[in-house]
Amino acid sequence: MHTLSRKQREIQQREQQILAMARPMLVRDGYAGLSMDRLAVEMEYAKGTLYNHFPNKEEIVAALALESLELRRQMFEQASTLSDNSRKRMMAIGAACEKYAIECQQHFAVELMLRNAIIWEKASEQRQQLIRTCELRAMGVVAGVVRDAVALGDLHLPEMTPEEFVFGFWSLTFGSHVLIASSPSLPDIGVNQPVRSIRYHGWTLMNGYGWQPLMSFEESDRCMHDLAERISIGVQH
Amino acid sequence: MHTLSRKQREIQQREQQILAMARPMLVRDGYAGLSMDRLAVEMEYAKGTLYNHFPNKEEIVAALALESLELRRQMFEQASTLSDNSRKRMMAIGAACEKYAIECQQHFAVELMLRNAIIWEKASEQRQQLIRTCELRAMGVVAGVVRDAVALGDLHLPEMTPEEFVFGFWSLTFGSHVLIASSPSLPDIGVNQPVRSIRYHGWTLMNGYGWQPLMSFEESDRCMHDLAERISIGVQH
DNA sequence: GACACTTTGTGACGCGACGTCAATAATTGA
DNA sequence: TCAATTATTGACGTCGCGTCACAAAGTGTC
Repeated sequence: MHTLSRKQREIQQREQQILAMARPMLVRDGYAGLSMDRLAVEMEYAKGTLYNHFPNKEEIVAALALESLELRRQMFEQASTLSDNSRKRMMAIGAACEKYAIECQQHFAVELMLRNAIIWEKASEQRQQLIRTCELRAMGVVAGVVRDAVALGDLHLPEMTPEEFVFGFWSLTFGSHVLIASSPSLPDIGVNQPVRSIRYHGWTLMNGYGWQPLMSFEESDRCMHDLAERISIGVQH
Repeated sequence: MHTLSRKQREIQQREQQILAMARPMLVRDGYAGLSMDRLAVEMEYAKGTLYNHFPNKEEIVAALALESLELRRQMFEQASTLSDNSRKRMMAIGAACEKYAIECQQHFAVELMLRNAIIWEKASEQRQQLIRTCELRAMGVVAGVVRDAVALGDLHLPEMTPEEFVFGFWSLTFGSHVLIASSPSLPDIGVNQPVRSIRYHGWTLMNGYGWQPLMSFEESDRCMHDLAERISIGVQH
């Protein structure tokens, strides 16, 4: 009984160890560069043992992506509590997106891999469900901020669900950071300050919807900066 | 001399034939599913012959992506000529983005592959240059519309280059279509009409910048629809 | 402590994919 | 016609994924 639980704990821990070992390989060498053989060698276990924990390589990547997604969700949740002002709450989430994409580049990159059909489809149904749930919760946090803003009268939604409203900001920040991360040289095409320009677009978009309280871009920018500093990057358990 | 040129023409043609054969495989089976062995078999040439034309698999993918990018650029150029009204010219480009991402899904998907570091880095310097040039030209078309709008007094740019201004709209449409294409079920998260909602966000963003002439969303939506119909999907030579 | 039984670990193997290269065939020019 | 150049071929080396028959370790009972 005692040894049994020790053995079982050992096995459970190993799952985390595998992921901890795989993450840097995945980040450094990309999806194709993550090799089950090398991973097994570095873990000092046989390949078969890895396959006792994960049915295939994609499942490992999906597990890592879920961890990253969890981190982002955490950051969103924290960000949503940093102000009473509804508009600033939304800005805080924007700041979280920025911080995640820039300071947690690796996590952003790993999360992005899930959007590859091959990886998504080979992941287990169960893991897919966990991921969907996590994404749903992240969306819930942001949509909640929007709902609160509407309830407070700070924002009037046109014929659109709060989620569709959020979708616009999501596309804006997501799209920009994908472009930033994958366009070797935006400056060469004339985009010198991509991050600042996206802040400006976000600010303008909020103005376009008349989200109260209005504020100058300078104030908004300063505010984003302060909010970003107050968002902590959660620790993986 | 006569036979020489015939042989040479045959070889040049073959490059196109390879690409024409590779595209459906790439679209159907994804990057990993495109196999040089199978491609060689289907072409009824030996694998070595393929490698006389393309130094590696990535170069084939990059060549296909360049074709797709060219198509998009063409569509942008045509779109930019469909109206005299500066705001509608920008809307036409938005319509082109929509049409490209939805009706030319395969092209959009192939173009997206270029954003994978592994593919980009293994492509030849020369092909990279062609791609960069094409992207630059596409950006030039859109930035040109913005510059014209400013010159006409329809739009006042804040402290931002036209390219940075475009970058916002680019992020919005690009991001949304990546999300649409790769999120199995946006409706499950409450996003029921993603395309329409992005049109609305785009409209709001333009309003936020005070882009003249202002118009109701209904009119704008109708206009986008009409413009989209007038954009033709270019033919690959 | 011995013994049957279950769980866990192992790595050689099959398969398929990429890219190479020495040998072969075709083409060219004189 | 024939040598020289160019194009084509496909077997081969290497690597990676995932499997599976076998070995080892752990577990519970007498």
